Amino acid sequence: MTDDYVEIARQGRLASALHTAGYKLTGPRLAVLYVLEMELCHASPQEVYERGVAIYPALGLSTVYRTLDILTELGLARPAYLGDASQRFTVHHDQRHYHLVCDACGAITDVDEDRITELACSLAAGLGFKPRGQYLEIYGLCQHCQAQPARPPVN
Amino acid sequence: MTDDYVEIARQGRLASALHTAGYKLTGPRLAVLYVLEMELCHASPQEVYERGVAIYPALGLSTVYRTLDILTELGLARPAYLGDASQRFTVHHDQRHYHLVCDACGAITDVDEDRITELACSLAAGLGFKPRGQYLEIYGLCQHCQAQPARPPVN
DNA sequence: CCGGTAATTGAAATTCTTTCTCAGCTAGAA
DNA sequence: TTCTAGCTGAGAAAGAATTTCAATTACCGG
Repeated sequence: MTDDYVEIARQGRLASALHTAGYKLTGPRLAVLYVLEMELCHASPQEVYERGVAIYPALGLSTVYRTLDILTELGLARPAYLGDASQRFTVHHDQRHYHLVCDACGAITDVDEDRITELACSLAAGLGFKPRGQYLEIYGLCQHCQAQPARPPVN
Repeated sequence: MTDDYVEIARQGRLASALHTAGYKLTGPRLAVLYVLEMELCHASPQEVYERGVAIYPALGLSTVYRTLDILTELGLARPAYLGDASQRFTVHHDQRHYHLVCDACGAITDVDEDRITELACSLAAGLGFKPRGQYLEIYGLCQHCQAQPARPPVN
Protein backbone atom coordinates (compact mmCIF):
# COMPACT_ATOMS: atom_id res chain seq x y z
CA MET A 1 0.00 0.00 0.00
CA THR A 2 1.87 3.04 -1.25
CA ASP A 3 0.85 6.66 -1.38
CA ASP A 4 -0.80 6.34 -4.77
CA TYR A 5 -4.03 7.48 -3.21
CA VAL A 6 -2.73 11.03 -3.06
CA GLU A 7 -2.33 11.34 -6.79
CA ILE A 8 -5.53 9.47 -7.54
CA ALA A 9 -7.62 11.50 -5.12
CA ARG A 10 -6.02 14.74 -6.22
CA GLN A 11 -7.24 14.18 -9.76
CA GLY A 12 -10.75 13.35 -8.65
CA ARG A 13 -13.87 15.41 -8.99
CA LEU A 14 -14.19 16.02 -5.27
CA ALA A 15 -10.64 17.21 -4.76
CA SER A 16 -10.96 19.51 -7.69
CA ALA A 17 -14.09 21.06 -6.25
CA LEU A 18 -12.50 21.55 -2.83
CA HIS A 19 -9.46 23.16 -4.41
CA THR A 20 -11.59 25.51 -6.48
CA ALA A 21 -13.43 26.52 -3.33
CA GLY A 22 -10.12 27.40 -1.69
CA TYR A 23 -9.64 24.42 0.58
CA LYS A 24 -6.21 22.88 1.00
CA LEU A 25 -5.61 19.40 -0.28
CA THR A 26 -4.00 17.72 2.69
CA GLY A 27 -3.09 14.09 3.19
CA PRO A 28 -5.93 13.23 5.58
CA ARG A 29 -8.43 15.07 3.44
CA LEU A 30 -7.33 13.31 0.29
CA ALA A 31 -7.61 9.97 2.06
CA VAL A 32 -11.24 10.72 2.89
CA LEU A 33 -11.95 11.86 -0.64
CA TYR A 34 -10.29 8.74 -2.00
CA VAL A 35 -12.52 6.53 0.14
CA LEU A 36 -15.66 8.37 -0.89
CA GLU A 37 -14.81 8.40 -4.55
CA MET A 38 -13.25 5.00 -5.06
CA GLU A 39 -14.72 2.80 -2.35
CA LEU A 40 -17.88 4.02 -0.64
CA CYS A 41 -20.52 6.15 -2.28
CA HIS A 42 -22.91 5.66 0.61
CA ALA A 43 -21.36 5.41 4.03
CA SER A 44 -21.57 6.49 7.63
CA PRO A 45 -18.80 8.71 8.98
CA GLN A 46 -17.63 5.73 10.99
CA GLU A 47 -17.28 3.57 7.89
CA VAL A 48 -15.43 6.28 6.05
CA TYR A 49 -13.14 6.62 9.02
CA GLU A 50 -12.39 2.91 9.15
CA ARG A 51 -11.48 2.74 5.50
CA GLY A 52 -9.61 5.99 5.70
CA VAL A 53 -7.39 4.78 8.52
CA ALA A 54 -6.30 1.89 6.33
CA ILE A 55 -5.01 4.44 3.85
CA TYR A 56 -3.80 7.14 6.19
CA PRO A 57 -3.21 5.62 9.65
CA ALA A 58 -3.04 8.89 11.57
CA LEU A 59 -6.48 9.96 10.32
CA GLY A 60 -8.79 11.35 12.99
CA LEU A 61 -12.54 10.97 13.13
CA SER A 62 -12.91 14.74 13.44
CA THR A 63 -11.37 15.17 10.04
CA VAL A 64 -13.87 12.79 8.52
CA TYR A 65 -16.74 14.81 9.97
CA ARG A 66 -15.16 18.06 8.89
CA THR A 67 -14.58 16.85 5.36
CA LEU A 68 -18.11 15.53 5.05
CA ASP A 69 -19.38 18.88 6.24
CA ILE A 70 -17.40 20.67 3.57
CA LEU A 71 -18.68 18.34 0.88
CA THR A 72 -22.22 18.87 2.08
CA GLU A 73 -21.75 22.61 2.03
CA LEU A 74 -20.48 22.41 -1.54
CA GLY A 75 -23.46 20.29 -2.54
CA LEU A 76 -21.30 17.25 -3.29
CA ALA A 77 -22.66 15.10 -0.50
CA ARG A 78 -25.72 15.03 1.63
CA PRO A 79 -26.90 13.44 4.84
CA ALA A 80 -29.65 10.89 4.50
CA TYR A 81 -31.26 8.01 6.24
CA LEU A 82 -30.93 4.98 4.04
CA GLY A 83 -33.00 2.08 5.23
CA ASP A 84 -34.07 1.16 8.71
CA ALA A 85 -31.21 0.35 11.00
CA SER A 86 -28.64 2.69 9.55
CA GLN A 87 -27.56 5.76 11.39
CA ARG A 88 -26.62 8.98 9.74
CA PHE A 89 -25.35 8.26 6.26
CA THR A 90 -23.79 10.45 3.67
CA VAL A 91 -23.81 10.06 -0.04
CA HIS A 92 -22.38 11.94 -2.95
CA HIS A 93 -23.17 12.60 -6.56
CA ASP A 94 -23.63 15.65 -8.68
CA GLN A 95 -26.82 17.30 -7.61
CA ARG A 96 -29.07 14.32 -8.01
CA HIS A 97 -29.33 11.42 -5.66
CA TYR A 98 -31.80 8.75 -6.68
CA HIS A 99 -31.82 5.54 -4.72
CA LEU A 100 -33.65 2.27 -4.45
CA VAL A 101 -33.28 1.08 -0.88
CA CYS A 102 -34.21 -2.46 0.08
CA ASP A 103 -36.04 -2.71 3.40
CA ALA A 104 -34.87 -6.28 3.93
CA CYS A 105 -31.20 -6.41 3.04
CA GLY A 106 -30.34 -2.72 2.98
CA ALA A 107 -28.92 -2.83 -0.53
CA ILE A 108 -28.73 0.57 -2.18
CA THR A 109 -29.03 0.88 -5.94
CA ASP A 110 -28.29 4.14 -7.66
CA VAL A 111 -30.65 5.25 -10.36
CA ASP A 112 -30.13 7.94 -12.90
CA GLU A 113 -33.24 9.16 -14.57
CA ASP A 114 -33.58 12.43 -16.41
CA ARG A 115 -37.35 12.33 -16.43
CA ILE A 116 -37.45 12.63 -12.66
CA THR A 117 -35.11 15.57 -12.78
CA GLU A 118 -37.23 17.30 -15.36
CA LEU A 119 -40.44 16.60 -13.53
CA ALA A 120 -39.08 17.80 -10.22
CA CYS A 121 -37.69 20.96 -11.74
CA SER A 122 -40.89 21.85 -13.48
CA LEU A 123 -42.79 21.14 -10.30
CA ALA A 124 -40.56 23.42 -8.28
CA ALA A 125 -40.66 26.13 -10.90
CA GLY A 126 -44.44 26.10 -10.84
CA LEU A 127 -44.28 26.94 -7.14
CA GLY A 128 -41.68 29.67 -7.48
CA PHE A 129 -39.02 27.50 -5.88
CA LYS A 130 -35.43 27.63 -7.18
CA PRO A 131 -34.01 24.10 -6.92
CA ARG A 132 -30.37 23.50 -6.04
CA GLY A 133 -30.54 19.73 -6.00
CA GLN A 134 -32.81 16.83 -5.32
CA TYR A 135 -33.01 13.53 -3.60
CA LEU A 136 -35.35 10.66 -4.35
CA GLU A 137 -35.53 7.50 -2.37
CA ILE A 138 -37.76 4.59 -3.25
CA TYR A 139 -37.89 2.02 -0.51
CA GLY A 140 -39.28 -1.48 -0.74
CA LEU A 141 -37.99 -4.91 -1.67
CA CYS A 142 -35.22 -5.61 -4.13
CA GLN A 143 -35.52 -8.42 -6.62
CA HIS A 144 -33.52 -10.79 -4.46
CA CYS A 145 -35.53 -10.22 -1.28
CA GLN A 146 -38.88 -10.61 -2.99
CA ALA A 147 -37.98 -14.19 -3.81
CA GLN A 148 -36.40 -14.93 -0.43
CA PRO A 149 -39.37 -14.64 1.97
CA ALA A 150 -37.62 -14.88 5.31
CA ARG A 151 -33.96 -14.16 5.82
CA PRO A 152 -32.00 -11.27 4.28
CA PRO A 153 -29.19 -12.32 1.96
CA VAL A 154 -25.81 -10.66 2.44
CA ASN A 155 -26.08 -7.82 4.87
CA MET B 1 -56.24 23.26 28.26
CA THR B 2 -58.53 20.32 28.90
CA ASP B 3 -58.22 16.73 27.84
CA ASP B 4 -59.85 17.29 24.48
CA TYR B 5 -56.70 16.03 22.84
CA VAL B 6 -57.58 12.49 23.80
CA GLU B 7 -60.79 12.47 21.82
CA ILE B 8 -59.31 14.37 18.91
CA ALA B 9 -56.24 12.17 18.64
CA ARG B 10 -58.27 9.03 19.10
CA GLN B 11 -60.26 9.84 16.00
CA GLY B 12 -57.19 10.58 13.93
CA ARG B 13 -55.66 8.55 11.17
CA LEU B 14 -52.57 7.67 13.18
CA ALA B 15 -54.43 6.46 16.25
CA SER B 16 -56.67 4.36 14.09
CA ALA B 17 -53.67 2.73 12.45
CA LEU B 18 -52.02 1.99 15.78
CA HIS B 19 -55.21 0.50 17.13
CA THR B 20 -55.66 -1.69 14.08
CA ALA B 21 -52.11 -2.93 14.52
CA GLY B 22 -52.91 -3.92 18.09
CA TYR B 23 -51.24 -1.11 20.00
CA LYS B 24 -52.94 0.39 23.03
CA LEU B 25 -54.14 3.96 22.86
CA THR B 26 -52.70 5.42 26.03
CA GLY B 27 -52.66 9.00 27.22
CA PRO B 28 -48.97 9.67 26.48
CA ARG B 29 -49.22 8.01 23.10
CA LEU B 30 -52.28 9.99 22.13
CA ALA B 31 -50.51 13.19 23.14
CA VAL B 32 -47.67 12.39 20.75
CA LEU B 33 -50.08 11.50 17.97
CA TYR B 34 -51.98 14.71 18.59
CA VAL B 35 -48.82 16.76 18.24
CA LEU B 36 -47.80 14.99 15.06
CA GLU B 37 -51.19 15.24 13.48
CA MET B 38 -52.37 18.66 14.56
CA GLU B 39 -49.20 20.66 15.16
CA LEU B 40 -46.00 19.32 13.66
CA CYS B 41 -45.82 17.30 10.47
CA HIS B 42 -42.04 17.60 10.35
CA ALA B 43 -40.29 17.60 13.67
CA SER B 44 -37.38 16.27 15.66
CA PRO B 45 -38.11 13.96 18.58
CA GLN B 46 -37.07 16.80 20.86
CA GLU B 47 -39.60 19.18 19.36
CA VAL B 48 -42.35 16.60 19.56
CA TYR B 49 -41.44 16.05 23.18
CA GLU B 50 -41.58 19.74 24.01
CA ARG B 51 -45.00 20.18 22.49
CA GLY B 52 -46.18 16.91 23.97
CA VAL B 53 -45.26 17.92 27.50
CA ALA B 54 -47.49 20.96 27.14
CA ILE B 55 -50.38 18.59 26.53
CA TYR B 56 -49.44 15.73 28.80
CA PRO B 57 -47.00 17.00 31.45
CA ALA B 58 -45.80 13.59 32.62
CA LEU B 59 -44.73 12.62 29.10
CA GLY B 60 -41.30 11.02 28.87
CA LEU B 61 -38.86 11.41 26.03
CA SER B 62 -38.59 7.64 25.76
CA THR B 63 -42.23 7.43 24.84
CA VAL B 64 -41.76 9.93 22.05
CA TYR B 65 -38.97 7.83 20.58
CA ARG B 66 -40.96 4.65 21.02
CA THR B 67 -44.03 6.09 19.36
CA LEU B 68 -42.03 7.45 16.45
CA ASP B 69 -40.49 4.01 16.03
CA ILE B 70 -43.91 2.41 15.88
CA LEU B 71 -45.11 4.93 13.32
CA THR B 72 -42.02 4.32 11.24
CA GLU B 73 -42.55 0.59 11.41
CA LEU B 74 -46.12 1.04 10.24
CA GLY B 75 -44.96 3.22 7.36
CA LEU B 76 -46.72 6.31 8.73
CA ALA B 77 -43.57 8.25 9.46
CA ARG B 78 -40.00 8.20 8.33
CA PRO B 79 -36.66 9.60 9.41
CA ALA B 80 -35.16 12.21 7.15
CA TYR B 81 -32.74 15.06 7.05
CA LEU B 82 -34.62 18.18 6.14
CA GLY B 83 -32.34 21.07 5.43
CA ASP B 84 -28.90 21.85 6.77
CA ALA B 85 -28.87 22.52 10.45
CA SER B 86 -31.65 20.18 11.46
CA GLN B 87 -30.91 17.03 13.32
CA ARG B 88 -32.83 13.85 12.84
CA PHE B 89 -36.32 14.71 11.72
CA THR B 90 -39.38 12.63 11.27
CA VAL B 91 -42.29 13.21 9.00
CA HIS B 92 -45.55 11.51 8.31
CA HIS B 93 -47.90 11.00 5.43
CA ASP B 94 -49.34 8.07 3.59
CA GLN B 95 -46.56 6.45 1.64
CA ARG B 96 -45.42 9.48 -0.23
CA HIS B 97 -43.31 12.25 1.14
CA TYR B 98 -42.51 15.02 -1.29
CA HIS B 99 -40.89 18.14 0.07
CA LEU B 100 -39.46 21.44 -1.04
CA VAL B 101 -36.85 22.43 1.53
CA CYS B 102 -35.43 25.94 1.57
CA ASP B 103 -31.68 26.06 2.20
CA ALA B 104 -31.88 29.57 3.62
CA CYS B 105 -34.88 29.66 5.94
CA GLY B 106 -35.55 25.97 6.41
CA ALA B 107 -39.18 26.22 5.34
CA ILE B 108 -40.67 22.91 4.30
CA THR B 109 -43.43 22.79 1.73
CA ASP B 110 -45.32 19.60 1.09
CA VAL B 111 -46.02 18.70 -2.48
CA ASP B 112 -48.42 16.15 -3.80
CA GLU B 113 -47.81 15.07 -7.33
CA ASP B 114 -49.14 11.91 -8.90
CA ARG B 115 -46.80 12.08 -11.85
CA ILE B 116 -43.80 11.59 -9.62
CA THR B 117 -45.41 8.60 -8.01
CA GLU B 118 -46.16 7.06 -11.36
CA LEU B 119 -42.72 7.73 -12.71
CA ALA B 120 -40.99 6.34 -9.66
CA CYS B 121 -43.13 3.23 -9.68
CA SER B 122 -42.53 2.51 -13.32
CA LEU B 123 -38.83 3.11 -12.80
CA ALA B 124 -38.70 0.68 -9.90
CA ALA B 125 -40.75 -1.90 -11.76
CA GLY B 126 -38.35 -1.78 -14.68
CA LEU B 127 -35.56 -2.80 -12.31
CA GLY B 128 -37.50 -5.58 -10.62
CA PHE B 129 -37.85 -3.55 -7.43
CA LYS B 130 -41.09 -3.72 -5.44
CA PRO B 131 -41.70 -0.26 -3.98
CA ARG B 132 -43.28 0.21 -0.56
CA GLY B 133 -43.05 3.97 -0.48
CA GLN B 134 -41.04 6.89 -1.69
CA TYR B 135 -39.49 10.10 -0.59
CA LEU B 136 -38.55 13.07 -2.73
CA GLU B 137 -36.81 16.14 -1.48
CA ILE B 138 -36.04 19.14 -3.62
CA TYR B 139 -33.73 21.58 -1.91
CA GLY B 140 -32.94 25.11 -2.94
CA LEU B 141 -34.38 28.55 -2.33
CA CYS B 142 -38.01 29.32 -1.66
CA GLN B 143 -39.71 32.25 -3.31
CA HIS B 144 -39.18 34.47 -0.29
CA CYS B 145 -35.45 33.79 0.08
CA GLN B 146 -34.72 34.32 -3.59
CA ALA B 147 -35.82 37.93 -3.21
CA GLN B 148 -34.13 38.46 0.15
CA PRO B 149 -30.42 38.11 -0.72
CA ALA B 150 -28.85 38.12 2.73
CA ARG B 151 -30.71 37.28 5.88
CA PRO B 152 -33.20 34.45 6.31
CA PRO B 153 -36.73 35.59 7.20
CA VAL B 154 -38.40 33.82 10.12
CA ASN B 155 -36.63 30.52 10.35
C1' DC C 1 13.84 26.29 -3.57
C1' DC C 2 12.55 28.38 0.74
C1' DG C 3 10.07 30.84 4.49
C1' DG C 4 5.81 32.67 6.54
C1' DT C 5 1.25 32.19 7.71
C1' DA C 6 -3.34 30.95 7.85
C1' DA C 7 -5.62 26.76 7.43
C1' DT C 8 -5.72 22.15 9.04
C1' DT C 9 -4.71 18.39 12.05
C1' DG C 10 -5.58 14.44 15.87
C1' DA C 11 -6.67 13.60 20.56
C1' DA C 12 -9.41 14.46 24.32
C1' DA C 13 -13.12 16.60 26.46
C1' DT C 14 -17.67 17.80 25.94
C1' DT C 15 -22.25 17.96 24.44
C1' DC C 16 -26.13 16.11 22.31
C1' DT C 17 -28.96 12.16 20.86
C1' DT C 18 -30.73 7.66 21.26
C1' DT C 19 -31.38 3.32 23.53
C1' DC C 20 -31.85 0.37 27.49
C1' DT C 21 -33.44 -1.15 32.05
C1' DC C 22 -36.68 -1.78 35.44
C1' DA C 23 -40.27 -1.39 38.86
C1' DG C 24 -44.76 0.50 38.85
C1' DC C 25 -48.97 1.50 36.19
C1' DT C 26 -52.94 0.99 32.91
C1' DA C 27 -55.96 -0.04 28.78
C1' DG C 28 -59.06 -2.96 27.50
C1' DA C 29 -60.70 -7.87 26.93
C1' DA C 30 -63.37 -11.05 29.52
C1' DT D 1 -64.58 -5.46 38.20
C1' DT D 2 -60.49 -8.26 37.54
C1' DC D 3 -56.55 -9.66 35.28
C1' DT D 4 -52.58 -9.33 32.48
C1' DA D 5 -49.82 -8.14 28.65
C1' DG D 6 -48.36 -4.10 27.20
C1' DC D 7 -47.00 0.47 28.38
C1' DT D 8 -44.92 4.06 31.30
C1' DG D 9 -41.17 7.67 33.04
C1' DA D 10 -36.76 8.23 35.14
C1' DG D 11 -32.25 7.49 35.15
C1' DA D 12 -28.32 5.14 33.43
C1' DA D 13 -25.76 3.95 29.62
C1' DA D 14 -24.23 3.86 25.03
C1' DG D 15 -23.40 6.12 20.82
C1' DA D 16 -22.73 10.08 17.65
C1' DA D 17 -21.28 14.63 16.70
C1' DT D 18 -18.96 18.84 17.95
C1' DT D 19 -15.56 21.71 20.18
C1' DT D 20 -11.06 22.96 21.87
C1' DC D 21 -6.29 23.54 21.47
C1' DA D 22 -1.46 23.14 20.69
C1' DA D 23 1.22 21.21 17.04
C1' DT D 24 1.65 20.57 12.17
C1' DT D 25 1.35 21.57 7.20
C1' DA D 26 0.00 23.16 2.33
C1' DC D 27 1.04 26.39 -0.61
C1' DC D 28 1.58 31.39 -1.95
C1' DG D 29 5.01 34.79 -2.80
C1' DG D 30 9.59 35.77 -3.13
